[in-house]
Amino acid sequence: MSSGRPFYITTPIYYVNDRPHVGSCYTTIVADCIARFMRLAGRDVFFLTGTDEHGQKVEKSAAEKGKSPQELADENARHFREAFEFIGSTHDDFIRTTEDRHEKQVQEVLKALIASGDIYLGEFEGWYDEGQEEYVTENQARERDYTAFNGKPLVKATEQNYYFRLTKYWDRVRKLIEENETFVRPAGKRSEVLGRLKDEARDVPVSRTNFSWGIPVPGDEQHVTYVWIDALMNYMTALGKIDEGFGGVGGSRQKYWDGSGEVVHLIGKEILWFHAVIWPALIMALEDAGRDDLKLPTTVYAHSFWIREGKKMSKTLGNFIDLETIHAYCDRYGLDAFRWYMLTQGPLSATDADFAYEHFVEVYNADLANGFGNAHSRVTNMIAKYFGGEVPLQEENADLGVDWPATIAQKTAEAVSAMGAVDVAGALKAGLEVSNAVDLFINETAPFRLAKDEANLPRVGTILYQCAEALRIAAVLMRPAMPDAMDAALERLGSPIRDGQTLQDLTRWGLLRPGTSVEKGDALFPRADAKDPEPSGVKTGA
RNA sequence: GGCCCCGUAGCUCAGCGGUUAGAGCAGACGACUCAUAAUCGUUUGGUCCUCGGUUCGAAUCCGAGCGGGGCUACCA
Repeated sequence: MSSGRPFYITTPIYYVNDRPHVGSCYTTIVADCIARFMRLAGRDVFFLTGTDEHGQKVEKSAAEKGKSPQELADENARHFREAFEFIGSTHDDFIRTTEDRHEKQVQEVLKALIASGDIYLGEFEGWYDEGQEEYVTENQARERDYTAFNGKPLVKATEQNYYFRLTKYWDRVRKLIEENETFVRPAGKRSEVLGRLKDEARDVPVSRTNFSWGIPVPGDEQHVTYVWIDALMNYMTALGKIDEGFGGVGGSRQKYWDGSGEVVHLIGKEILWFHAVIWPALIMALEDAGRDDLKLPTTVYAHSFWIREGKKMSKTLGNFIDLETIHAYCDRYGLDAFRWYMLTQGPLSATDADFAYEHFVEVYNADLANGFGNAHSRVTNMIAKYFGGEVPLQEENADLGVDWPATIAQKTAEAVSAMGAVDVAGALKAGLEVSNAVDLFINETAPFRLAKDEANLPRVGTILYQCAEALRIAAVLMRPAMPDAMDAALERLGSPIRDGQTLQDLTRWGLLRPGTSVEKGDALFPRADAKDPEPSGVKTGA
């Protein structure tokens, strides 16, 4: 479809034992915004999301509900699909770890790594909680004073497990991260990983025998593999990178991860270790096993978490921003405004961000209602009032104090460069600054005053042409965040985006044709009042 | 316990050795009236957590303390 350089962006695959909430929606919205921006910038984008469906927790809760694990997975995978459809995600595929295409390729990986010796059968010893039927980590065990959930002491237990020889790749991974500043981002997270890589290396178990809801280890089927290999491999299996025969897409996706473009994994900080260390080690192990066609990702970007009105979200506080709350916000302010808040105020840095109602209203009013929305409204209104709703002509050589082509070129460059550095808020701010510049320009040139004398109409027309054209471009720059609202804004400016138009085409000053009919319409973002009670979701019970 | 980060205006944060410490939002005042009581301008506001040290000079470097937070790998 696009002939640009490939750009592959992924979200984590979400665990089907949970319901979608702000966390999963946030990551997906960020990935979506980047994907949309890159497509607009002419890149050949592939955007992947999906669900992680294996493991003991799914097996257990399915049993409790009297369902098969697959039924439960199907149900909850549907919830994620629906949630992501709701938030406007434009992912190109949705992979599920229980799909044949995935399982077959994971088994090939297991076979290859067992053959090369990087996966071996070893003995696992750990603290076992007999009541919960699960192992607890050394740290958890210590925190709990070596007592099980039911109060009885934890016991040391051993079992046979397959291990991945992470120790063999430890130094290589450390070198990779040390020498490549942007492999792990943001910088604070990179240091955290490097810090831990100074500790002693250890292999990681990659199979279990105490449950069966997973991918059987070829040749030793009482073992199932889960997490590290199962989940991480989704990024490759969805493209058919391990075996095109099971990828089933006729080789069309190979280019997204062949070294010619970028591969960006967007994740939450809780799974950084696996993505920053185990994942590249696995890829190196596959290389060593003869798969030198496989490449490392370009960047693993770990964002932080949303907190709620200054407090952590937790089950005990019941203060999760769940799907119902998200729906309630979108009902009142629109999906686009919700996305704008997520994207411009979100925890993309190493610190958590606060989701607070008053803050939401503040940002909504400042950026959208009083900002872009009002600027759009005053410009379209004046064009209607003074020029019958048709974009006026510019005078020859009209220098009105703002070098718009230069301003636009600069803001566009800023947006492109920020987005390339995964600074989504920075990229969007560039668009908003264009609309702020229009407000300032109107105040300084005062077309409404000039319009009182008909002799000034050519000048008024020139001013309003420049305003409308700048707003058109601002809308283009903000569209990856707010597709529907910006499409509406562009529609009213008589300038809808046509298929195939790229950022380069669309940000060219002068594209707007005089004579184009312009429509004011209702407020794009009606002003919000913080005195209204916070939108809250009614639980649907389903 | 170990490793690491942060504490700067009411709020969110930038500045990380050198002129009178900045931005956005909120507040106050003024201008304007095309616009969603919107916009534009001016402006109020800070012992830069505390104490001690290094330095001609520290928010910025070092030490101690107080306060907050992260990571600690076999949980998906």
